[in-house]
Amino acid sequence: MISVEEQLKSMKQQMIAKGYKSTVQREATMRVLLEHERDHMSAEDVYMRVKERFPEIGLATVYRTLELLTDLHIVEKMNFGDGVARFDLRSEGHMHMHHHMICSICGEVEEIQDDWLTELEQRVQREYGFDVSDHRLDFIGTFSSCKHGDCRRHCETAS
Amino acid sequence: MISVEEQLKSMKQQMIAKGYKSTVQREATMRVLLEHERDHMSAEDVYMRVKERFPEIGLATVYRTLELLTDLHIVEKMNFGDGVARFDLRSEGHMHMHHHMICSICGEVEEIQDDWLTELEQRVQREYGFDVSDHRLDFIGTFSSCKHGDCRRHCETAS
DNA sequence: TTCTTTATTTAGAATGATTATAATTTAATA
DNA sequence: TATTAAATTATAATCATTCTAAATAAAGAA
Repeated sequence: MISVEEQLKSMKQQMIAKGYKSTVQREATMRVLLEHERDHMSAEDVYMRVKERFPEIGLATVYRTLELLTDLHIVEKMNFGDGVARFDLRSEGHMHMHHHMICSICGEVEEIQDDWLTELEQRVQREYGFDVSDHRLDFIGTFSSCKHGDCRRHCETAS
Repeated sequence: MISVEEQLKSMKQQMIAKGYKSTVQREATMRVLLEHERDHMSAEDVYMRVKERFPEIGLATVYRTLELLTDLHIVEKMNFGDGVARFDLRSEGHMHMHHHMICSICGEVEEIQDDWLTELEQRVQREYGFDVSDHRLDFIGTFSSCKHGDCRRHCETAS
């Protein structure tokens, strides 16, 4: 487990290495991402959290930073069909190696921290000559707890 | 293979059965969808095609019709992360049984007309108590033809 | 067929997410 | 420290989508 400071340092190095500058706004944004590793935050969510510590930051800057971090493959940009892009840090090693379960009842997004697709990716390569660099696998359905009214675990944020 | 007229009739019946009305605008929209079964059209695309034959139709109507057809499970609403929702008819029987290959070079979306996920869906059920009703599987990568400069097959619409 | 009710359509305004712009500020480096 | 290019800010613009109010049309009743 690498400390927040070390991860931050590594991210900054990646930026500098590619010719981008390290700024306080970018650092503040990265800090928020590090503290919410698997929260699937929207740009607006990130913006509000960064603003708590750095109130003068602009929304556009957060958008630009998230875009940059996405280009650098430091964050992963996702969208679950609700019209908002969501962002998460890619933990080292597991670039895109996880899937999502999206609950139709409460909207909760839970992760499957695993990569179940290596075999299928080979099949795509074999059968279609398509060279896979990334994938997205989302399951839509319901948690049994939600279906049985006992939604506490997954539905705390339901509207 | 069912004829366009028969499919149209069946869709109208489904509408009526659920208490919705059958209108010329809805029919025109469904016709366009039937003629572009696997084109992954955006609402705007559909609108422009419908407008050719029914110039007085409004964009909002097309949106509303697509939403209605999605609710009725007649069309499938997808999004590939480019900020536009895309729509296709669900062919009978194959509700959600296909996957996508999205080319990073030309942006072309090609389908895998198969369902490779039944086994994984069982696993999600078993390991997470999550009851899957639908899924989405997209592979991002490159077609070998595109990679070798010979992009004719997949890249005709590239920008 | 005509009437009545209610859903639907239209046109345009409104919204919400995201991106672009122009002026100002800041980081990196000479 | 001075220079230069990149980044930030604030705001306007854009794009996809949804809402609104008034007008119209479909389905069923009389």
